[in-house]
Amino acid sequence: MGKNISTDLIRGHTDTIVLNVLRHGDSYGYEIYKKIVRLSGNQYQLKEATLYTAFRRLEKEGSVESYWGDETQGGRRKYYRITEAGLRHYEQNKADWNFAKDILDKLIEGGIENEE
Amino acid sequence: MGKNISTDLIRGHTDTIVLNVLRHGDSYGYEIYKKIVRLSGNQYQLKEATLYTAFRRLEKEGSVESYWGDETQGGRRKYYRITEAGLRHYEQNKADWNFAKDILDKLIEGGIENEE
DNA sequence: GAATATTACTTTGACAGATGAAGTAATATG
DNA sequence: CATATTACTTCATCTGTCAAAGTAATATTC
Repeated sequence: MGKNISTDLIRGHTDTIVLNVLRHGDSYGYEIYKKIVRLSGNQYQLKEATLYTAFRRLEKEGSVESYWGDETQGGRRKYYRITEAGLRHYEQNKADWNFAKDILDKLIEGGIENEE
Repeated sequence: MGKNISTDLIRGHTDTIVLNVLRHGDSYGYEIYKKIVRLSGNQYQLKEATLYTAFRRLEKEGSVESYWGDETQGGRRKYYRITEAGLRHYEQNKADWNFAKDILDKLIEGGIENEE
């Protein structure tokens, strides 16, 4: 499993990560969970409760819509679909991440030059 | 000021950011605060309460030590010095950040290939 | 010299996201 | 029949951030 990522380094990215999965097509909780584990190369294990918290949040803000699958056999599945608004949020969050990444690089590794 | 970084994108990095400043020499709260604002190119404004919370945390875990400056005039200043343990923590946190950054890039921008 | 701004440090309470834990329920496997 | 796996949900707790308020000194401006 390798080392795991600390909670705080992931915090705030869950919604974006879920939206990124849904960009590629409708999916349901358990499948999304597994896709994310796989996407991370098994380095990050999203917790179930975290995922469902994210669904609530995303649905409330209108980024995703849900509908029950019509499985005749097997457990019922609640599918999620990304909305137009969700796509816009995703793009915005991605841009924010790239922006923040640069600043964090400066803050974490950058030296301090005295400018006076 | 440009756009500002969301709290959650910074969360968990404050300690590392403070340690990075102290790597370059002892300093005190207000000065550290200003150095961080400058380091970010004025893109990120660390909040005072957040900084002092970080000091408590860092001192408790032995990453920094503090001592009062001997200013004869001007307000009293509490200086912070990074310890050996603090340096090790810094290096570890920096490595964690670079590790997490790669994974987050995959999770946020990566596509999903079906491997079956 | 009075008012205001700036430097400097501290505490308290509230908030939000992540998560452990527990629960429900169906199907699949051995 | 017992166990594992799939699948979804809720609740309580923890932690880092931060707004707000407070204390107190010096510097600046009117």
